[in-house]
Amino acid sequence: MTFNLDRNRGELNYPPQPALDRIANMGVFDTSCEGHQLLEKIANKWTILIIYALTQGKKRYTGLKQQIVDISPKMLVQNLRNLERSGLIERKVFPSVPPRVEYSLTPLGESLAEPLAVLGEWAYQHIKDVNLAIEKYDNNSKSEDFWEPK
Amino acid sequence: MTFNLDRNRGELNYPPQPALDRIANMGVFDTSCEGHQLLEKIANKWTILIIYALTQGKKRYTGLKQQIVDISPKMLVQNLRNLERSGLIERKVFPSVPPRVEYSLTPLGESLAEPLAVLGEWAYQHIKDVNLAIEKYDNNSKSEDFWEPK
DNA sequence: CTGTATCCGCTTTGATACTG
DNA sequence: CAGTATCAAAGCGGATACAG
Repeated sequence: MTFNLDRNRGELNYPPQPALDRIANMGVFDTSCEGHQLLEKIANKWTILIIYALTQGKKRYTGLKQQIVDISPKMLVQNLRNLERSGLIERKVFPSVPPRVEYSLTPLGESLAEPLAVLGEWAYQHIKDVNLAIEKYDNNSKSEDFWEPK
Repeated sequence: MTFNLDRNRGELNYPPQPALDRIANMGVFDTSCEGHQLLEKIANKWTILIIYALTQGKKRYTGLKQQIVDISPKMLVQNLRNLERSGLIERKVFPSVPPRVEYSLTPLGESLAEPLAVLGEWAYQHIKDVNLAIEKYDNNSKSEDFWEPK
């Protein structure tokens, strides 16, 4: 898939989007390409929480499980393995009794922290706007139902 | 959930993460909070593609459907409605025959373009690293299977 | 043209119990 | 402690067919 890049920005007067321009033809926004698939992997719920937790430093399995509330052992391990496989985190096993496993970010994983933070920051800054919009939208639909003329 | 913010960054010598520090206590990384739920909504596959398509300007239903290959009418409408409800896009209906509907980003939607672009850029820049890591990881598991001594 | 409605399979996820 | 195994539940998502 390729995007046609003609921009009919007519009455929409918004500021230029340098980053968007830069990646316009990278294909990251094409579902079928590797870039987008990577994007989907890292943009998931647990990944974000795990990466963030590990930016605080290396952690052990139980530490992560406690910090990330409501994650089941299955999901935790599954995501840890995926992240390890993708080279974003490192898994260090100490053959002791009881066993001890330490997880930490690789440099690659660290490089992802900032972009994720940017996204998180956007979310935090705009929760109210979004909630307001939702409320408005829902009220409108409701009044339509009630006031349908005759 | 609150994160304890002691950082035992010991041997991990990575650069400071200003953005992370800023959002450390915002709670965006807590699954149960509004911020994180918003994050999950916008980080999904189709949302990203739709937002991106609309940064090119307003588009009609069919235009979006053609640009975003392999999206079913169901998913397209579903996501358009969600984005409209959240105040990220605007839906303008022209009561003509045949019907005409134009979708465009709201200012709020536009503000999301840049963060998404940053994430996309990261993905594009690191596909090779990740693929390399995956290959390495998979090879290691394989050789372990074969060479298990006696 | 711009959707809506329905069915249905398949993956994802959750809960829980168990093991080295 | 650090997982694995198993089963069931839920929800996405695709493929139509059709309507205003």
